[in-house]
Amino acid sequence: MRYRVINKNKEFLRVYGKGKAQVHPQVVVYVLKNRLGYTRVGFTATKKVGKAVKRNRARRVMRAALCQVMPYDVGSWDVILVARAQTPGLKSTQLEKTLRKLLTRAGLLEKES
RNA sequence: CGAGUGAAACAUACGGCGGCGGGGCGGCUUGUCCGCUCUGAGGAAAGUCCGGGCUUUUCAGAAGCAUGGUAACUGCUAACGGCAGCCGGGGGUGACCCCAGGGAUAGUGCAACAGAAAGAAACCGCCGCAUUUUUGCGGUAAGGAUGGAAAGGCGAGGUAAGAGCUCACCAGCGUUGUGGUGACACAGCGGCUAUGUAAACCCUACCUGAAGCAACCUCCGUAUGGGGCAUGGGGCCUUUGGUCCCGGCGGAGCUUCGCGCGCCCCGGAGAGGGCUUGAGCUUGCUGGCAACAGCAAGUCGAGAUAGAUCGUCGUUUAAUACAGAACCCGGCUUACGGUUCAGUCGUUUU
RNA sequence: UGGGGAUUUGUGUAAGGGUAGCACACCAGACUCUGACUCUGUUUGUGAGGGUUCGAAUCCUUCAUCCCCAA
Repeated sequence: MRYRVINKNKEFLRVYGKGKAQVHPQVVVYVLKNRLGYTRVGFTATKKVGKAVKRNRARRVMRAALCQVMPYDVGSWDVILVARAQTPGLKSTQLEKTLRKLLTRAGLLEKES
């Protein structure tokens, strides 16, 4: 089992335009409901983050952190994580805390102790 | 010990747990699945500065012109602006390193300011003659001043004063001889020599069609998409023709039913190929100063498509720099970590 | 990923290898009781390194940054 992936530019633009954003210096999370019945995930790192090595690392860190925080299917949602300049320098354990906070605020995760 | 030079190999180790891309095998609940197993980034993958393969194109393959590029010589290479050796020049105490290094008597241009003068020169000065005694004519590149550069350098002879005018040595040019495949070096002789710039135009020799895998090829044919052509049916009239209407084809003329859409162009949601066995890599031998070539044996080492190598714990003195394949090779350039080896210089000790 | 272009003062732009200009802005002064307008003056620059040249914004080369084009 793994994440279903958003891979079309149209889909990204739809989520950016209509979805809700949760902003943090370490990462930005866009969330939007879909009608597919399952969860889709996208990871983005622009050229502002750095060159190829830094962008790849940013995507890896975001993917590893999301695996620890969110189960593979939480309902009909599209989720996009956008890396910021700090992201490639982080450990995934640091990013887990902020992701848990942001996803709870967005309503995808229930509050837990 | 310190400073510096050249070369080589390696470049996030090892183990546990979890996770990712690709191939193969197996399972059944046939799919966005599960299990096992093999494999999975670089020395620069980077910059895109050159050269090739490959593909398309209006065949450019032979010759010429234009444009752009290269530039000592000999070799190596598929080719190159690359590499090796060698020549010449330059830098460093040295190990060693650097050089777009053809032609300025083929021609044109430029050399600001300064300076008399920037090309075949007379401002001052020096000398001779004349003279109204402070000017005119002539000779002269030794001296002055300017400049990045001042008409081969320096010494002696010579002279009215001077001058390659003459001579020795040195530099440059031409020519002859010797050595070398050659660039060139050495020696002799000759006349006595017109600055720099060609990374200014240019001349000479050689090379060069253009674009790039988002190239290109194939499938599918969606909103029964848009346009054109062909052809058919019906009505009317001035009937070998004109005009209007209808339209995928067929049953049978509308409705309706069945089949599944005449040809060409545009549009293009999407899928696949191109895609990795190649001037390949490793080891040994032979030839060559070397670059490199040849032979033999062994070997297969990514192929993604929102784009795969990570997270965490432990061990060792410590796990770290620059940095991520995207069609593929050969170079160059730039970025960068510690390690090893071989030379050099300085200081100290023996 | 591939291809192309640009970089001159705070901003916009000129400049045949020979002192880097122009306009606006900023600052100072004058005019005014004060401000604006106007006038006068000053300051502020060739993206970085290396090379060719007597001398580079300009010529050559290696980098850096920014922009554009091609699904």
